Amino acid sequence: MRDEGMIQLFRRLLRTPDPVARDAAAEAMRVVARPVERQRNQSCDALVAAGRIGCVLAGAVRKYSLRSDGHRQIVDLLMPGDFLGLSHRDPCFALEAVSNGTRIASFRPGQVEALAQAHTVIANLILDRTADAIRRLEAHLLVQGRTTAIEKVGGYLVTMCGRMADGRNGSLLLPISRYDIADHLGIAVETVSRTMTTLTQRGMIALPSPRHVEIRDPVRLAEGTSY
Amino acid sequence: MRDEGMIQLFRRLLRTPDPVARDAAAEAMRVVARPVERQRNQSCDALVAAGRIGCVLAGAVRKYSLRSDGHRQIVDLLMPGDFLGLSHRDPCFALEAVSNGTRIASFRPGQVEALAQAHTVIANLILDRTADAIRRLEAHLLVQGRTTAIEKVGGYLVTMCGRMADGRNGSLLLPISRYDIADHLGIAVETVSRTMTTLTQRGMIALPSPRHVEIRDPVRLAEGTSY
DNA sequence: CGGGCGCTTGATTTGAATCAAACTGGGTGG
DNA sequence: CCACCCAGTTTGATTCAAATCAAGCGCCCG
Repeated sequence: MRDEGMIQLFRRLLRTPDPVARDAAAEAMRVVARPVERQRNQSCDALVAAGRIGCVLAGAVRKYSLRSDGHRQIVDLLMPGDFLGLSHRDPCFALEAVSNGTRIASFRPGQVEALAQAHTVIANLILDRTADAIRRLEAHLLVQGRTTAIEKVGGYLVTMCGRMADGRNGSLLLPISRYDIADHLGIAVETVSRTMTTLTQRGMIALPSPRHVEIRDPVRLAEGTSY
Repeated sequence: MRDEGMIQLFRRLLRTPDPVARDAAAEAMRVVARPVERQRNQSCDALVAAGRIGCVLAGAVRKYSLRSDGHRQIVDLLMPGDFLGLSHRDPCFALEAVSNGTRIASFRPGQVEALAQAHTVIANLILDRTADAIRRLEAHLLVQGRTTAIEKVGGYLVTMCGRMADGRNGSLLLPISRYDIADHLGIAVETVSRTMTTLTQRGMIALPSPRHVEIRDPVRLAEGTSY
């Protein structure tokens, strides 16, 4: 069952006009991938420290750094399909599962390189996913670079909406807490909470429950996020 | 003369224990690379729009986005050795030479891929440079995520110092204006200027001239940038 | 039932944006 | 050659928004 989910994800990620090559590559990845599971707030550092490469299958993983003053700065949020360990030359970031049941397909050191050697589609996959990480970070810089909290949180919600599978219709269940959002945007938790309230009052979003966000006015919400 | 600089840069970027393979790869790159030059504020968009890939040889290139409100957000600063066009699937960013005499080695579409096919070192180079871009963006997020302007500007100067060739001894000539720094950090120009003054008064830096920065106290300066 | 965590709201303070203006140096044209 | 201009930089005064400090609420879990 679980492996089924894995191979379907791999098939979706492998972009090629040739479905036969794609399925063969997906199968090759599945065979060598070791699925691991992490619970809420559990570290994934060991995996990367061992030189392994991982692909998030379910749940989410946060990549962050702790400062001397105790503040936590989240630099990236890895969701299903995102890879971890591709850019880790220096081990300055910590990785942690965001929610229970976070599942990761783990590859031994060198294994991904070997797969890339054997399958052109997989080599392209790696390039795709790193380019995607760059786009994600750039988009986040655009959001974080805004001046007001309204713009930051608004832009963030729109981005999350685009990344979540269930977000297509403008309704999404946030996988992360207010604290995570605050640490990702570099603002205070209270500000995040207040801003969400303001956005609700202005009719730009609706909040059936704290984690359940409905995007009412994506245009005004994304204003300033225009890239 | 100029081509000499190019091949030396390529040799430096190509990391391999085998100097023969390295030099052969560098030569292969030089042969197909078309050197182009851009003047201050001149666009480099056309290059990337044509599907070409570029490698900055001299000067610097800023990657930015213009918002609806007219604000400019710089997301990255490309310096010698950095590539442009590697992550451009969607054309949402503009590229511009920062200074006169900015030189770029330009490769035709598909050419880099062909080189990577022929030389393993070049394939690794591409992976290296994209991973480097990720680290750069993550490091910048860490700086921009700080709360106070002192921490942001301080961290920024330390980062720039590390990236500039002349910065090793703690003295550097900023390639960019206060406006650029402001738009890169998402703060106001006046704040950047004021902060530089404050840092000088506190003895953390010295400013022989507006662009000439001497790092006096890198530890305190980088405080909070600790990753 | 208690405790803790996540979320929200309120009051106060601080720091950065904004508005305004002066200064510098390099470059241009009279 | 000098006057002027302009972009970049700096400083000052004011305003406004977010950090901080403080506290209450709802909820899940032990």
